[in-house]
Amino acid sequence: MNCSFSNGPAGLLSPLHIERRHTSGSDYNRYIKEEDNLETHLMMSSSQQQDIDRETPPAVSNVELASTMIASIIGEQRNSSPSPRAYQSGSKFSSAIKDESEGLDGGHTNGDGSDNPSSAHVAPKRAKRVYSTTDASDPLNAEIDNDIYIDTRELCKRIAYELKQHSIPQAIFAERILCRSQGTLSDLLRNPKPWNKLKSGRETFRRMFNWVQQPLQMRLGILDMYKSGDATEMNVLPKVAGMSPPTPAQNVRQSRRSHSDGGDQSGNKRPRLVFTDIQKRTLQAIFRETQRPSREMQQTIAEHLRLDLSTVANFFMNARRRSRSGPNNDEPAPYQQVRPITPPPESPPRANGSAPRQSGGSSRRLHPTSLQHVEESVSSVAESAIAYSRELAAHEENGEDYKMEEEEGELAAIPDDQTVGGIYDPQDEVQAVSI
DNA sequence: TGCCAGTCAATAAG
DNA sequence: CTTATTGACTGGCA
Repeated sequence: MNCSFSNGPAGLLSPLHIERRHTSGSDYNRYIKEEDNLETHLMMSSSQQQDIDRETPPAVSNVELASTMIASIIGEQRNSSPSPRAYQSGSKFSSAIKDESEGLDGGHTNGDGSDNPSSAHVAPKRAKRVYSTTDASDPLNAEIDNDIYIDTRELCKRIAYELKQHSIPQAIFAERILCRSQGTLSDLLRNPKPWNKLKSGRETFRRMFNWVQQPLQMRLGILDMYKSGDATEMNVLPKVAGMSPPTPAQNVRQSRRSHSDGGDQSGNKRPRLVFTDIQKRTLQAIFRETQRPSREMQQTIAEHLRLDLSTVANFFMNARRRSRSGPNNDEPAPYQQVRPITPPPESPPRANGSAPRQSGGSSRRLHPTSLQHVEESVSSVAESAIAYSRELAAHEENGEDYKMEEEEGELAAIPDDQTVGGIYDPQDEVQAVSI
């Protein structure tokens, strides 16, 4: 009853474990690479674009790229003639696959009706995890309402400390205790989100908190307990300890089996799109100027960079979210009760010997201006970048005109003079494209 | 519908 | 092998 996993023979293994079983073959890590070769044959246009600027001369600065990009965008919009190169026919192929992978998502159709050029890598249908319902009786999920405040940074430091002290791999802790992926844990540990800004994400921190509240023996025991899903071991540990099988995330990707292909789930890994250097730098540069480009601009950007509109949209969405997570200083609301993070029994390795743990429920007060400062400096940098960008763009516009290379399968616009300094050699481009 | 929070999970990096 | 990064997916909400 406490075992919320309904994976039959899988027993207590969390879905993560289960999946790992068939995805982690001996050559698991080489899968993608081999597949790339395959793609080379299947998707010429895509592989082309991937190789195009792999060796982009590092001399091209972000700002230059941005200004170039922006200038071109502006220019085109002005002329109201995007004159986009005809989209590769390959997009048919990719969109077909895409549709297949999203088909069952009831009522959620990719907004961009247009068939944009496909992403460099198209994700084939991917096997999704099957999670059961959450375990409401899990003590780890209990308590902690709005009146409680948890210093997530402190909590994460503590967790990180514990993991190190006991040589507990993130993956193990993440999967057995939190039922989250290693990557997620890593991210949370490094960039703990402020408690008061958390929504459903609090559950994960809550579990971390409750775990760390357990006595050492219990903590380690719990970890071990989920190791093999051995019910016997389970019984050894008193339920009262407050641990139960990890609660699956409420919004994990749902399995969509029952669709086409015969269960060779193991073969459906998701090839991840990796932006080329130019794509990335251009996007970042543009982001610095406009965190929220209009739909039109996004479309234009997508065209210029040979990316899907959705990819560009995702980039900005992720960029916004991740750039926002920087100065996350929050403090308990006056009505909130601060839950102290118990300090580790032993003395931390090199932990701030002066930092008095708030083990008494004391909460530190942060200067509300700290955030302001950060923002100021950020905007300051952005300002200069933008200014420079504009200046450069303006200058270029007057001096010489831009020559957009998209027609050749190029990604970003490259000012003619780039070839002068010997920095940019069109030959490289030709080479790359011809592959 | 579009944006966002929470994540997954591929794969880079160490 | 372990941790960090990050493009994309899913569900919730306005």
